[in-house]
Amino acid sequence: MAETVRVRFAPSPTGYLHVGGARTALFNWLFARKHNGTFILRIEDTDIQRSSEAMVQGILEGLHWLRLDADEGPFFQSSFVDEHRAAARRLVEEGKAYYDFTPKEQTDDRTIGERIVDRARAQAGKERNPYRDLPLKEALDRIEAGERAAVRLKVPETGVSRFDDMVYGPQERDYADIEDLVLIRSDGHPLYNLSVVVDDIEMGITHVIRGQDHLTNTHKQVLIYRALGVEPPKFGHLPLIIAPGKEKLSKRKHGEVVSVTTYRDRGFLPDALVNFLALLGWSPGGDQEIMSRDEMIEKFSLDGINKASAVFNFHENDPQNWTDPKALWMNAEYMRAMPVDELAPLVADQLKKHGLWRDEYAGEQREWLLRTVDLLRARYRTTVDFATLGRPYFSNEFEYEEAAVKKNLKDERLKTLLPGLADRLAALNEFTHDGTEKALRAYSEEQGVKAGLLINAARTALTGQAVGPGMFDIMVTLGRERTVERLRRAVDLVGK
RNA sequence: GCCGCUAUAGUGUAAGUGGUUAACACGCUGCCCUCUCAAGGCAGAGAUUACGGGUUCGAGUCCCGUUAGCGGUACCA
Repeated sequence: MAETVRVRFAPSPTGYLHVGGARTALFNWLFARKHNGTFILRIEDTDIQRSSEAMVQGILEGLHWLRLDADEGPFFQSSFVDEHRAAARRLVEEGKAYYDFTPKEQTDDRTIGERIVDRARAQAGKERNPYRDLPLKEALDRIEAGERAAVRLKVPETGVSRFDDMVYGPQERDYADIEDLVLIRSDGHPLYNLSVVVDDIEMGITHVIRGQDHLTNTHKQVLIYRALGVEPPKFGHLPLIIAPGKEKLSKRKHGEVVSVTTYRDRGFLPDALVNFLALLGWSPGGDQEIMSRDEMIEKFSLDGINKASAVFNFHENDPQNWTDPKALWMNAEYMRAMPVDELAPLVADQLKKHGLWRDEYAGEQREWLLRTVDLLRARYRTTVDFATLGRPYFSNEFEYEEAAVKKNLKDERLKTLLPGLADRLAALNEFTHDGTEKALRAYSEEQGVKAGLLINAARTALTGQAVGPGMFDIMVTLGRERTVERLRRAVDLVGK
């Protein structure tokens, strides 16, 4: 029997859950489901200053909303620091790591990036660290005497590091290009590369699937595995998600639009977002793009992962396409395809949020709600649209769009036509789609005007808009009373 | 600076081991439907497969170079 697959998603709570993280989580989740494995969540909270409880909650909520809950965890890396230190101590004792007594570099006003470059330049062609070969006894004495030291890994001076990435293929890196990395800070704080490796070993992780930003550093981690006498897991790196123009995604600049909670709050369906994210960097091969979770699991394979980074094509200054148009399209597609009685509760949430909810919608008017949602959904893209664009259907207080009024209520004859139509409808026996249509067409013929004039005028009179469902569907949806009332009320707007 | 990764229409992706006019989806344009807008149906525009060399009878697919973007290079994660 093959070894059980164990994968993990290991975000650091220094920010909310963003689309990149969500996609990494998704691919891990899919891989676990595909191989009947276990999906583990580990919060990498070792950077205490930058981590926060609120961020942890945010990540948990985001994952839960996407229905990517972990099988095990959440575990917190900070609770394993003793293990991390113990591993480092062992490496020192075995001569695979050493104490570095070089005083910690002082921070200055340069940016981190500048400091890295300057340091790298200065370091070029230099010998390895002078403390590398300090006898252990001597080092221990100095520690004993109260001197502070960081622990560094001894990286071979010559040769090459290799590993086979499940996505990017064979990877090589000269040991000469890898400096002796710090495992434990001089204040005793374990650093990222050590912590992940120790935790992944501890948790029995078999496949590490993460962002490509870790690709070159993986060589360092492989070194740590080997030093610890453990065979490294398989690695698979995912292409990064970048901003339009192949710009890098910046938390500060693109914060809102890459945050998962934004999609929740703006009326996305979790399944639609997941489906969209799955296709960002992965393809099952065929032409099918809309996939259920089960289909996704069935088709998922690391072989189908693309190597080039994917542009997340949002448009910051275009309210119509505030996020990737394909994501919006996909969400609309999901809204149309799903059973109405599953969509309705989500619409209900939005109505409540916008103060448009009425308890009858859950009771005697439940059928009405379902029909109305069904009527509107073909032209909306998010559930929020029901409460904004759909407001006239749920409330008597709504705006008349200026352009719509200009276009459809311009004709002065409407001043008499609208009340006339209202009278006819008020007197109608059966206030049905066909009944209202017949009445309207008969009335327009009598008055010698085109039916279109009345129909379009009525649409704007009834909804304040120039676009929307078929006119007689709107009338039936609003009901006789509201229809008649709004038709009469609209007289004031004619010619405005 | 050094190291690495990547490069197919505006965007996301297809195109088994190199083999006819580079495919699909979104977006865009037009038409049909029609009381409007969507949805749906149909049609179309849009790619000398980043650029330059090479290997080959033949390259988007292999090799080299250039360029660009991104990543890493930290006592961050």
